[in-house]
Amino acid sequence: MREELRIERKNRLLKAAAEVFCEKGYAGTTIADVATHAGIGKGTIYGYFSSKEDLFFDLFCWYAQGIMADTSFETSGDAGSIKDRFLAYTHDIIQEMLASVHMYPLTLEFWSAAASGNMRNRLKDAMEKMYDEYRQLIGGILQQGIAQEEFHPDTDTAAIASGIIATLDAMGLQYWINPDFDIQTAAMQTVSAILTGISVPPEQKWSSRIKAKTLTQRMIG
Amino acid sequence: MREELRIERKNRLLKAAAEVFCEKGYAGTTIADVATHAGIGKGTIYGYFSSKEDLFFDLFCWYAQGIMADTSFETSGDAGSIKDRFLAYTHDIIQEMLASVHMYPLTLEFWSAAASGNMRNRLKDAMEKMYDEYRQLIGGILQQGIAQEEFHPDTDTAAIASGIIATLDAMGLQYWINPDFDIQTAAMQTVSAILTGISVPPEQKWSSRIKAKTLTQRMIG
Amino acid sequence: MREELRIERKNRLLKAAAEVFCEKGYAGTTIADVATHAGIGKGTIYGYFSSKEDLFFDLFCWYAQGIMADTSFETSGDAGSIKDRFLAYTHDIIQEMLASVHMYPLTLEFWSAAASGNMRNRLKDAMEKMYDEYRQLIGGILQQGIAQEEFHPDTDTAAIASGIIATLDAMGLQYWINPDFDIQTAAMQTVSAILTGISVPPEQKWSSRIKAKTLTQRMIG
Amino acid sequence: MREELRIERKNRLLKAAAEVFCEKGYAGTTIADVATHAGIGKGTIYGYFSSKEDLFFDLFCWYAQGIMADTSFETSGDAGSIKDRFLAYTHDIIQEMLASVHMYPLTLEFWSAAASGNMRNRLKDAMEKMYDEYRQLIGGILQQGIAQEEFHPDTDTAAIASGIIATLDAMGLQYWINPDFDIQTAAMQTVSAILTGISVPPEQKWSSRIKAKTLTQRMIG
DNA sequence: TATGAATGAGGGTTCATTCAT
DNA sequence: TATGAATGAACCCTCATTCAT
Repeated sequence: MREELRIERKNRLLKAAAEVFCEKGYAGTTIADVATHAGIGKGTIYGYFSSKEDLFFDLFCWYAQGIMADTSFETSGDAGSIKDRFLAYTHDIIQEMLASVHMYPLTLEFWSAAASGNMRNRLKDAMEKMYDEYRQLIGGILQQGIAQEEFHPDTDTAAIASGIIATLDAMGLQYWINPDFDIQTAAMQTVSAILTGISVPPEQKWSSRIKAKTLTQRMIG
Repeated sequence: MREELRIERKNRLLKAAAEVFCEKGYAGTTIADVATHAGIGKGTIYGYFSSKEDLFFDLFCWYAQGIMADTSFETSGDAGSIKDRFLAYTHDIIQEMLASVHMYPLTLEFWSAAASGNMRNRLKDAMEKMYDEYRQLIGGILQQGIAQEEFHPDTDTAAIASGIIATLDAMGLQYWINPDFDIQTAAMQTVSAILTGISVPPEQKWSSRIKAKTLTQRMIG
Repeated sequence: MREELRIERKNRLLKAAAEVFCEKGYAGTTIADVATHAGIGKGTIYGYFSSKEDLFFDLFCWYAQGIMADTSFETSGDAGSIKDRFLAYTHDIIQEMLASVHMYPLTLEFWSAAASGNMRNRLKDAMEKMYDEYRQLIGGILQQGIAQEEFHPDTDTAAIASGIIATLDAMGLQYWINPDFDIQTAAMQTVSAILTGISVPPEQKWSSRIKAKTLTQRMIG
Repeated sequence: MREELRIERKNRLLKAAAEVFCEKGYAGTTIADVATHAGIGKGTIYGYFSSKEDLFFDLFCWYAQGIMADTSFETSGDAGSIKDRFLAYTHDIIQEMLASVHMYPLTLEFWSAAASGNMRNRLKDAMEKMYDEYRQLIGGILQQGIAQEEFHPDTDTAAIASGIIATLDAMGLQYWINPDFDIQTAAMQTVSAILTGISVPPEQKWSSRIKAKTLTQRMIG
C-alpha cells in the first residue's frame, strides 16, 4: 500500500480517535467506538496502531505537533513593540483555543494519562519536551524584549515564560468549567499585566501602549 | 456518638481512596485496591459510598474543601503592602503545593473526570463553584489593593484573579512533568510581575493605564 | 472461607475442566464452557485459577497424581512370580485405562501442550518427573525379578521399564483411534512377551510361559 | 506442466506449514505465520488449501505418507534371522526418529487434533488406516518369523505387532520429554525382549539372545 | 495468480456490585 | 455491620477469511 495513503488513513483515524477520546475520555472509549466513528471495522485499527495505548499516545504526539504549529509569534502582528506583538500572539492563541475548545477535554485526558497508568512515563517525557520547547520559545521572545531594552534586564525569562504558559494552559480549564468565563479578557489582561510588570520604566512604556492599541484594534476588528 | 464514628471512618476511607486514586488513576483503581489500602473488606466500602463514582466525587469535595482551607491570605505575611502580603501568600500556597506534590496526579484525575464520563456534570458544577469562590477570594484581595491605592483602580480584578489562579494551577503541572522545574521561583516571579503590572506607578503610569484599559475593554467587550 | 471447602470446590472445578478439555481440547474450550459445565459463573473460575493456562496445568498435576495413585503393584495379584504379579498389575492398569478411556483425549491434550505453547516447559518438566518416577517404579519391580533370579541379570531394567511404559502409553492411543482394538489382549501379550524375553533360561521359562498364558486367558476371558 | 508446478508449490507450503505447526502448535500458529515462513502472501495459501483445518489435515496425510515410506523392513539388515533383521529395522526406525526428533511435536499435534475438535473424525479415520497398515506390516513380518519356525506358532501376531508399534510410538514421547533418555537402547532392548519372548524354544533362544545382544551392541556402540 | 488490508466474531480476563454468612 | 465469594457485562485484542487490486 502506498505509504502516503497509509499516512492519510492514519491521520483520519487519529482525527476520529481525538473526537471520541475527547467525548468519552480514554477509559470510557472503546476501540469499537473509535472504529465506528471512523467508519471502519474494529480490527482495522490494529493495522495502524498496535494497542489502544499506542493509539492514544500517537494521538498525543500528533495533537501536540498540531498545537505547536498552529500559531507562531513570527506571524502574529506586524512590526511593533515586543509587548504588542506578544499580546497579538496571545490573542491568536486564545482564538485558537476558543476555536477548539470542544477539544479541551482531550488535553485533560492527556494530562491525567501522564499522571498515572502505563503511559505515564512516555507521556511525561513527551510533555516535558513539549513544555521545554514552549518555554524556550516564549523565553526567547522575552529575551528579545530585553535586548531591545523593552523589558527589564533582570527579568527571569524562564520563570516568566513558564508563568505565561501556565496562565494560558489553565485559562482553558476555567473556560471549560464555565463557558461564561471571559477567557480572552482574562488572558489578555493577565499577560498584559505580566509584560507591563517586567517592562522598563514609564516613559518608554507610554509609546508602546499606544501602538498596542492601534494594533489590537486592527486585529480584532 | 454513632454518627461521629461513621464520619471518622468515612474520612479514613477517603484518605485511603485519595492515595490509591492518585497512584493509579480513577480507571486504574479497583474498589478492591481501595479496600485493601484502607485495611477493610471490599463490600464494606459500599456501606459508606454507594458506588465507585460516588466515592470519587465525595473525594473531590473533601479534597477541594481541604485545599481551600489550607492557606489563607489573612495569615500570610505580616503587615505590609498588599503586594508583599500577596507574595507571601503565594509563597505559602506553593509551599503547600510542594508539600503535597505527590498528590498532584489526583488533581489531574479530577480534571479529567470533569471532562468526560458520568461524573462530568457533577464535577464541573462543583469545580465551577470552587473556582468562583477562589476568584472571589483573590479578586477581593486585589480590590483591597485598589482601595489602598496600591493597585490601579481600573484593574480588571476578575481577569487578573483568574490569571493568578491559572498560573498557580498549571505551575503544578509543569512541576509534576519535570521535578527539576523551579516552581517557587517561577510562581513568585510571575505573580510578582502581574502585581507590578497592575501597581500604580511611578506617577506616569497612571495616564497610560487609562488608555490601555479603555482600549482592551472596547476590544474584548 | 474454610480452606477445606475451597479445595473441594477447586477439585470440582478441575473435574469439570477435565471433562470439557477432554471433549473439546484445550484450544477449543472456553472458560465459559468450563464455568457452564461446572454450574458456576465465568468469573468465579478466576477465583481459583489465575488463567486458563494455570487451570490446565493444575489439571495436569491433579490428573497425573490421580493416575499414579490409581493402581499399585503391591496390591495387584497375590503371591506368585514377579512376572505373574506384574501381569496382574498390567491387567489392573489396562482395566483402569478402559474405565477411563473416555478421558484419553485429555492425555493427548497434555502431550500436545507439552510440545509447544506457553506451557511447554512447565509441562515437560512435570512430565519428565512423572516418567522418571514411573520408570523408577517399574524398574524397581524388574530388579526384584532379577534379585529373585526370575529375570536375567543382564537385563537393562531402565530400558525395559521405559519400553513397558511406552507400550501401555501408546496402546491407549491405538484403542482411542479404534475402539475395536483389543487393548487388553495386546497389552497382556506384549508385556508377557517382554517379561518372557528377559526371563531366565529355558526350562523354567517354558512353564512360566504356559502359566502366563493361562493366567492371561483367565483374566481376559 | 502447470499441475506439476502447483504440486511442487503445495509441497513447499506443506513443508513450511510443518515447521511452523511443529514450532507453535496448531492453535498457536496463524495462517500469517505459515505464509511468512513460506515467503508468500497470506491470501495465497487459500489458493492451495481451503482452510487452516484443511491445510493441517493435508499436512497430516503428507507427513504420514512420508513416515511410512522412510524405512522398510526389506532394506533393513542383510540376510539373517527375522529377529536380527527386525532389530536392524527397529534401529533404522529409531535413527529416523532421532534425525527428525525436532519434528516430534508435530506428531503430538496430530494426535491431539485427532482427539477433539472439528478434524477429529477425519484424522481418526486416517490414523486408523495408518495404524492398520502398520500393524499389518509388522504382523506380516512376525508371521514370516512363525513360518520360518523362528517365532512360536501360538504368538498373537496382531497383539505383538501393536505392542511393538506402541513401544516405538511412545518411546519418541519419552525422548521428547527428556533428550537424555537413551531411546536407541531402550527401543532395541525392548523390541529384543519382545522378540526373544516370542521366539521358539529354549536351546536356540539362548544363542539368539547372545547374538541379539552382540548385534545391538554393535549398532549402538 | 498473488497480495495484504479490512473485517468482526469470538475469547480471556477484569472488576463493580451484590448478597449470603 | 463487615466480609469476600460469586457474578456476568464489558472490553481489548486476535486471527481466519474475504476480496479489491
